[in-house]
Amino acid sequence: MEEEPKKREFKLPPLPNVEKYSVIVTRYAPNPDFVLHFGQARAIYLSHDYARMYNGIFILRFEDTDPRVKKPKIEFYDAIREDLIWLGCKWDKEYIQSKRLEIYYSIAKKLIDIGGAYVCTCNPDIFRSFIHSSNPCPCRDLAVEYQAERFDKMLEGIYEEGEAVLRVKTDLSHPNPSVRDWVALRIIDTKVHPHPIVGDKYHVWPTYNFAAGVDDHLMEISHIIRGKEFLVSVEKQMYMYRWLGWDYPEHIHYGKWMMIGAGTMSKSKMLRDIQLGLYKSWDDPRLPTLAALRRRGIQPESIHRMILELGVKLSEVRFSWENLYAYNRKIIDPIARRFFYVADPIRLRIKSIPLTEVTARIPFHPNKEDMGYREIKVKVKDGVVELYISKSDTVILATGNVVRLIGLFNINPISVSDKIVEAVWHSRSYEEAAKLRARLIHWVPIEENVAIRVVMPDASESSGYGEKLCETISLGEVIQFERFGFAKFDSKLPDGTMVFYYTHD
RNA sequence: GCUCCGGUCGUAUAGCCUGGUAAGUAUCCUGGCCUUUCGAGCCAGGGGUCGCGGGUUCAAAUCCCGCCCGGAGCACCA
Repeated sequence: MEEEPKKREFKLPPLPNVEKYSVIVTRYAPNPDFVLHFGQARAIYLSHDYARMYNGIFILRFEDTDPRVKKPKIEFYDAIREDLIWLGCKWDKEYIQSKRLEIYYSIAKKLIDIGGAYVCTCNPDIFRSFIHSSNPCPCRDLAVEYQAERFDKMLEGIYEEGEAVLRVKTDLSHPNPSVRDWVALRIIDTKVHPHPIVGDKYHVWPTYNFAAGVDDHLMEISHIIRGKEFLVSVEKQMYMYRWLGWDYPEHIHYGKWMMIGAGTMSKSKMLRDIQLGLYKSWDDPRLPTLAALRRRGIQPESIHRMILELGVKLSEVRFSWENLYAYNRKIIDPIARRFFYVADPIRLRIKSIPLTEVTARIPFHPNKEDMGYREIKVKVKDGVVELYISKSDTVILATGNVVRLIGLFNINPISVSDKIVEAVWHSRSYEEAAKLRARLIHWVPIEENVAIRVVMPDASESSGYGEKLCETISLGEVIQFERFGFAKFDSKLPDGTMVFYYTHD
């Protein structure tokens, strides 16, 4: 048997300059101010996969150095770890920046001593006017000893928030003003804004560029893979690296994911909307967080494939749910068991049935016989059977054409009202239905069933009854409710109602 | 103030660096198939003068120049 090499294998392109490093080390460095979202999976998978591809090391580093504006929360450290594990990306080492402040201080002192940094006490507006005209602010040229002294004063708490920062000396004529003498450390009043891990122990905090720059060197990161919003960071950090005589790691930047239509990939916006009560929590099905995707039954492998196929490019990509669904469907369709779920149920009464009992035998999967069959018994009383069907299917009955109840028998609709649909027996066999090109609808016995609720992607809820065998669905299992869609068993309410999260069609 | 990216079937994208086989994929639409999902699956078909103008070349979506439109990002956030 020959396999046509038709299906493309999505292998990662080789990393640049691997021969320069004895070990390939990558890192994923999130701020634990929120849970991970889909867009971040890109850096995670790429960093992780490359580390594995080269038998290297994958580091998880929490960048929690802003207790004020992007304040970390203790619950998100674990939530992020959980997300990473779910994605299948195990890390070899873990660091937390808030526990490394002394390290940053010592590097800062070194930088001051060699004349690469200075304490600036200018008010930001004054500083900006200097820097915009490429002129040094008065602080820049103070003696090194005096700088060191001023830095000690920063650490001692002599300065208040906003009164002093440590700046890295760069080229004052750099075309990008934001690069000129950027801020390495600043003061944050942790009495007012305590840090979730170290509380108010420190009030001098490194900025992203300083902390990440220092750590990438100290942790011997060989390849940095991150979003292109950090492109300018390379230029900034390069000045610090030059002062210290360090070599900057290889760096790869990719474009970010944009949401199509409504919704956002922005952590701060999501957080804000949750606080506003627009969303229940960070795993609200409307959000593109990994927690939400997980809850909905999206498989991590779907996300993985999508990312690998998109590769690494500087261009932005628009995130489409449809696209993700397509990948996910490919993975879950072959393994998801099928069940009947009648949403928004309405009674269907069929008369003149020439049988005393009917049993429907329906496969758990239409194309996989080895997954077995399920049997649903239906009682006939005096030639009458009552079932539940979905209200949305009454439009099919309303045409008056013969309809087949899947696996059961064929009926002739008589009347349709808001409360009940009346019909009479037509015939038994599927062949008969096929001959008549009858529409097929699903159903659930009226005596034996399970109450079910399904949380939809827009957070609305569908409710109705499922066939009795839904009770065999295990927690977390992704199944397909026929003619409804894929769903994941989420939880059980005290009254026995099974709650599902809708995955997709 | 500065920087980066994009404009390819209705939609989202690959291809562009290393010009040349029918511009690939997913979704979408249409039709068919399936001892039974016209809401899944499978198969077939439909659909693009590759933003505009010029240039280089035997040959350009691919290289060069100009133009138009759109998107993203940096500043004591990460």
